[in-house]
Amino acid sequence: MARNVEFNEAAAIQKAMEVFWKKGYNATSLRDLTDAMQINSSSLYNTIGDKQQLFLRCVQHYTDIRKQDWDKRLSSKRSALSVLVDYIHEAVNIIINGEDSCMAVKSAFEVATNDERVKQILVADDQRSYQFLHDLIKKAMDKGEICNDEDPALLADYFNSTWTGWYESYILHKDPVKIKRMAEYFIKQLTK
Amino acid sequence: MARNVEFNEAAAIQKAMEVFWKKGYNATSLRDLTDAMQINSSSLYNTIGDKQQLFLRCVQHYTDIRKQDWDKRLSSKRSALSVLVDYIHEAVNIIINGEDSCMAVKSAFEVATNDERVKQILVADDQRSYQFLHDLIKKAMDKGEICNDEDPALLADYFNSTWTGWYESYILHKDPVKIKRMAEYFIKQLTK
DNA sequence: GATATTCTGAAACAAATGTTTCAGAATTGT
DNA sequence: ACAATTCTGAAACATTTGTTTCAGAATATC
Repeated sequence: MARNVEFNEAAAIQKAMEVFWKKGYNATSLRDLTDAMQINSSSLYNTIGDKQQLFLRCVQHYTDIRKQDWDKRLSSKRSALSVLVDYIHEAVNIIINGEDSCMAVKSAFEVATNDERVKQILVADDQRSYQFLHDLIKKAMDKGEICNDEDPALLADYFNSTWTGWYESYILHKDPVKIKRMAEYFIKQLTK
Repeated sequence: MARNVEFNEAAAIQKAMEVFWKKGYNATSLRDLTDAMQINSSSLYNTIGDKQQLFLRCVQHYTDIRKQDWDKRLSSKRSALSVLVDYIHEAVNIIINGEDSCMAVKSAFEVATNDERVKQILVADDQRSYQFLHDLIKKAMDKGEICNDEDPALLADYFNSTWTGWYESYILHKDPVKIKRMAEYFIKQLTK
């Protein structure tokens, strides 16, 4: 009976996510967003909602992408240890070559304390990240690829929280070698 | 020949720091600040400057306090290892009992990427933190309190970046046991 | 093609933002 | 007490903020 939405919502969310990711929630204005999304604010409010709802969608989108990556890696036929080591190396590359820090980390510090719904999305994301590491560590232990004298749950927790500090270090020092050396030590701890 | 400044600048900076610390830079308005500082914006602009300059002073103040703490601990007569272990335990307590995350960490992610002067203050702070850890680790190694088969510079870098992830973890999960277990593992790695 | 419905664009909205103004109060050294 | 100078308070400033309005363009169904 009526007209359809003209703009591509998925593409618009992607664009908005990029802006939020780069500038953070509070430093991003609605003009910044509508400019990047190439839609009018009336369209935004008619479909997605206000700034907060848009941000939720963007954080959700960001964590969805990560989930896909973890799922893909977990379904690999290769050894758990090599999947883990590859993942660590790629995480380092993202830190070193990425334009911005992890959006989940930035959002945790900037908005999660004040916005329960953002926090919930990030908690779910963090649990998936934890589960990913835990699965691989457990599998590698069971197959004797790594030493199993440590609780895999503890190791997963510990390693899961480690990346965050590497992002901070790279913001401050922009020193790729520093990150790489920490990653090597990290892997050495695992494998020894 | 003329009137003196009426308000206590140090106390005002302290108050402003608390607001910035809690809300972050962008979410803090000048009204928030002048309310907390109990001064008029004209006085603020006459003495300290604009919002950015005030923030710089606050971050500087925050890192000054940390420096004092490190200096005090370094001058302790006790063994390097026990100073280090105590410090870790107290860091955990601050994470668990503190009202907010570390202001240096929050600021690194929110503003350091866009404000070079803030970044410089945080870099200096990070270097002091690194030096503190490095000194203790080196001393503990030299006295045979901990195993010395690892480069103290690497360990200091690695441990220095570790706290940040604990803050994020605590924001998301509010789980004191999780942090404590990671800290114990951390200490165990050091001492073994 | 008519019609009913929905979307879009531009403008307008009030409120909040960071900052400035300035008259008058306050305090210093003389 | 004087005079010169500086600080303070309240109000005003122009922008920018997030959000809403609404007339008209667009389209899916009949």
